[in-house]
Amino acid sequence: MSGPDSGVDDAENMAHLIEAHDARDLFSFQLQRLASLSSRIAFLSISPRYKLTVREWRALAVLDYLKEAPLQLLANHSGLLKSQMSRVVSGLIDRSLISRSENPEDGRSILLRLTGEGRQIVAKILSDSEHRNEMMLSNLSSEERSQLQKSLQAVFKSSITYYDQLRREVVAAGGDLGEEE
Amino acid sequence: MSGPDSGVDDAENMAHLIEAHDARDLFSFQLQRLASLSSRIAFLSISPRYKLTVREWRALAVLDYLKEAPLQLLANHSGLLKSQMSRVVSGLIDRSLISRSENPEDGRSILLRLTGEGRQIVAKILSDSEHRNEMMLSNLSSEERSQLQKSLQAVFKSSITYYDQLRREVVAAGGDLGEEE
DNA sequence: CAAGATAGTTGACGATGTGAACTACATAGT
DNA sequence: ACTATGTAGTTCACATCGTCAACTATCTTG
Repeated sequence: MSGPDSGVDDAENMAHLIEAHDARDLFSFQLQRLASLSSRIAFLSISPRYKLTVREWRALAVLDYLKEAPLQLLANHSGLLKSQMSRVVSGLIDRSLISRSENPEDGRSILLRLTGEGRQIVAKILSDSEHRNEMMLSNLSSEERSQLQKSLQAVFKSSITYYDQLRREVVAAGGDLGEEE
Repeated sequence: MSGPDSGVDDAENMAHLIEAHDARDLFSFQLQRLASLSSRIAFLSISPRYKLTVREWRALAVLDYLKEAPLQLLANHSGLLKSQMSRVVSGLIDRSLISRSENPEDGRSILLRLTGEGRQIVAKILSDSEHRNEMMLSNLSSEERSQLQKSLQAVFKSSITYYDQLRREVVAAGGDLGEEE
């Protein structure tokens, strides 16, 4: 339906037509494509200079604004599972970029912090990152930029809700993935 | 249960300065976080129902709009290496979702197409995907959605340019990644 | 205290990304 | 034509990532 022949890419009065006629029009497709590009860009800028993977950098950056946090919280903010974050963290501790101490309030949990060296590196990479983002966003006006970020946040919020719901459904329906139908 | 905590809201100190940077304000950060969430959502929706990985789904979706294509082209559009695509394709051929024929113009190359069954599945997943996107975007108005997609495309465009430039710089500077100092 | 949640660590395993080696065919230069 | 070089696709090997389950140590609560 709805010929893919004609020009599909004018967001004039197609405001309500987010539906896909082919996958190129899907938000998630575009998102994935851009994210993987952005990730390669980050890798190119960070890895040669600082010997950090993108995941490690993210963990440091998150810890930078959390100041002090248990592993779980750090994982949530970074978008990793706690099992992944556990490994990332132990690598960073080995390199003395973050430190761990016990949580006086809860013996199970640990408190993570940036070391002085860690803070220095974060500051440097953060300013590199601003530049990267500046390059990537160079086609947008400042209103468009702030609207974009606002939208991404909104989408993130509803996506989290949806994810949790989906997860419950899948678990309920199949037991383990790959049952049913 | 309740995997990644749903509340990433902060009771922390909010930065009032637009350039008081912490990583939360970085576009690339928000992008990565959302993309990884979106990817998990796609996996949960697609994998149990159709026994397809996200890559396989992407290959099918791309082939759906290319109609007929050699492996290399399919790989480019999907963002995979030809070696990866080769495996994906052979799995999909085994399951009769795509078919291959020889290219009369070039004996080395093969032409890939969706089979009838493949087309059916693509149609189904595509509509599932619309639903997924609908859920994810549910907090946005129509105008915001179309603005968002427009912006993502613009960002993609300038990012590609920047990526190519960066790549040349890195290659010129270090030879291979991880030199210098 | 026993039963049940939660924080973090580990191990296992499949999915992914990357590139090199190898085959078959294609094409340009002499 | 004949060799050299390039390209399409396949396969192999290896490193990293994503996911979950098992396990420990520690809270929390009846």
